[in-house]
Amino acid sequence: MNIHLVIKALANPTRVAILNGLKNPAAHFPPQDEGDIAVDGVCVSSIQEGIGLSQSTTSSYLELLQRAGLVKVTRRGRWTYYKRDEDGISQFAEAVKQQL
Amino acid sequence: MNIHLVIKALANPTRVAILNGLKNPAAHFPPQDEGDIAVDGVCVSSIQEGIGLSQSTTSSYLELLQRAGLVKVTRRGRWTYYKRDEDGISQFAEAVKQQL
DNA sequence: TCTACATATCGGAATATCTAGATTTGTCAA
DNA sequence: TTGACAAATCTAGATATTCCGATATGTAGA
Repeated sequence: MNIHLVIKALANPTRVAILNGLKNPAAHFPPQDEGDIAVDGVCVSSIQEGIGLSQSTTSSYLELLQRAGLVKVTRRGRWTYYKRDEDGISQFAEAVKQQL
Repeated sequence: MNIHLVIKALANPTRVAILNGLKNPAAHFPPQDEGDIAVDGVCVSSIQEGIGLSQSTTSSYLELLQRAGLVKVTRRGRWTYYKRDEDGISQFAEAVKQQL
């Protein structure tokens, strides 16, 4: 849990919007061809479309959120699915409460 | 409580170090000529010396922390004293826990 | 193998942040 | 009212972030 890495990831409103959208994926992102949005997570292109960013930016933002421990990734075939990492998020919230 | 403003303020390790140093000012900053360090807070020049920044940077970082609601300011004569705003800090910790 | 498609990586322009030195402002005391 | 000092503001160069388009990589099916 690198708290500084997490804070930098959260310092961008678009990345926070992605994290927020993933609370209720079906409501925020268009349906995807394969993979259950609730079980597997949301694929990059669906997040891209929902959030309105370029494909490259979407991909790197998601990697950044993942390195910060805020989302979890599952790769299957051509698709990469992202979902919130609730454990990581709680750990961060706790670290803020304890250390700040 | 502008959560984005707070996160941006915390996105800089030096500002976090200031906030952290203010938990125990007497241990982290040199004594000041006037004003009780525990009651009034710590003056800008003492923080500057303790943290090792230029005067101008110290002053603007403190203003930024104050606008974010993380520190409180008291001006008396030539001196400006800063201390942690524990209410603001708790509010932020709670907002992270609830909203993130 | 060839093609199509999802994602990742690269390169770069625009913008923001960091931080210092120089200058200005405000306050006190002589 | 002048001098000294604390803090704030201004200016600017170095570095980091934002975000895109172009290209590369990996996988599945024909």
